[in-house]
Amino acid sequence: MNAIKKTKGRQKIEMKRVEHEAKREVTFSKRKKGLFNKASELCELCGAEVALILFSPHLKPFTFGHLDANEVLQRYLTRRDGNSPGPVRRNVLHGLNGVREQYNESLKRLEEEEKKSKDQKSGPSSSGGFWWDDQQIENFNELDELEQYVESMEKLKKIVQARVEEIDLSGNYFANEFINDQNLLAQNNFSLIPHSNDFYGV
Amino acid sequence: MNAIKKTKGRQKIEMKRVEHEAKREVTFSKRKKGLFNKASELCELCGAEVALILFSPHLKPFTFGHLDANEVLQRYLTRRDGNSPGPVRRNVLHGLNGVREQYNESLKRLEEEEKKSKDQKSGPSSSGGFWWDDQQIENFNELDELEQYVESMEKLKKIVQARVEEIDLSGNYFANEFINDQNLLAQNNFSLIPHSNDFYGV
DNA sequence: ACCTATTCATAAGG
DNA sequence: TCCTTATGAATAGGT
Repeated sequence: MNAIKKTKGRQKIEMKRVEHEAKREVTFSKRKKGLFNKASELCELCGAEVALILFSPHLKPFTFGHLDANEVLQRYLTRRDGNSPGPVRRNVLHGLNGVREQYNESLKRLEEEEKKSKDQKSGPSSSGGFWWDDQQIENFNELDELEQYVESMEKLKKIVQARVEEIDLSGNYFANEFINDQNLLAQNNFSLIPHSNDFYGV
Repeated sequence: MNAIKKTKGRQKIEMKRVEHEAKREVTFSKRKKGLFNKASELCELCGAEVALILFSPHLKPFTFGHLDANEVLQRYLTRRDGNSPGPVRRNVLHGLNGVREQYNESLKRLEEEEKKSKDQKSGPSSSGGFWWDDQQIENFNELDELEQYVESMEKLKKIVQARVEEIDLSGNYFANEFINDQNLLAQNNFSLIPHSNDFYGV
């Protein structure tokens, strides 16, 4: 029988910075994929929620997020026992809607830019409750790092607001005050236009 | 030879919510550990940076963070070419210091509470550039969810500020404006007292 | 991007 | 939660 091995298989590596540039890039993308996958599995198996920002060695931000604001809104509207939301809750809704609109608008912009540069490969496909939107990150070289960074913060903020509302639903009486802060925060600090597209979500 | 197998080894599982409660808890903590480990390896191997918030099924927040504000300050002070920071940078420093003090204060408070309830097991130990502080999360049942949540946001904010300053160092001219926003944000929105201790960092 | 051999993560059970 | 074991899954190196 033939004992020739086609590859050496996975090799043990030292846990220190990979010095060779190209190798490091490869490792980064492989492990980024693995990390995001682990995160999504944790969500799915345990009902956990994850917010994750990852900055590549070249400062490119990637985010993984659980719970789209839309879905939280849905929950909010269905779980309430028929009464209209109180004033504070109304504010929360308003705040969330603003973020949502802003997000949709930027998504639209994004799609236009994508069409200009490449043909759509797979679009945001929803399967099993997840939606993925991880293609052609390289197209955004004309956007500067900071803009991408701000954008990832915008997404994280959205996740965070969703989370706050979730806690509010659980009846915690401190929540209202905090939500007001969150609204202020959303209105004053995330007005820059989001742009890039590396976002995973449930 | 004895062919009796002591265990069935790892079994393939379906990727859906684990219904049995205790089992789900076990899966969560195992996989949380795995996820954090993957995140730290990615940092170490590729020089990437990660900010991660994880909410357990019971809404308990866990965070993983890269770059302690202190370290960023260090970098800031050493990388500058001898000149004193400009006015904006001074503001940034001030903002960071505020957060830092707040964090230290809460850490001290935390330690006191820990002493009251349990004997210190391992404390924050620094090995290989990482510090871990993941023990006895269960002690915080008297703190309500929201407070813990706010605290995780506080930590994330710290990471974010560090990131902003990093970008500032790279000479991006948009950075200053954004940093002002960040300061406003830090001053107005994260005044609640952080408390819990499940924080990983580099 | 794909392939394979190997290391690593982890499900089940105690 | 911690330990063990056997197996599933992630991935380093090569193409």
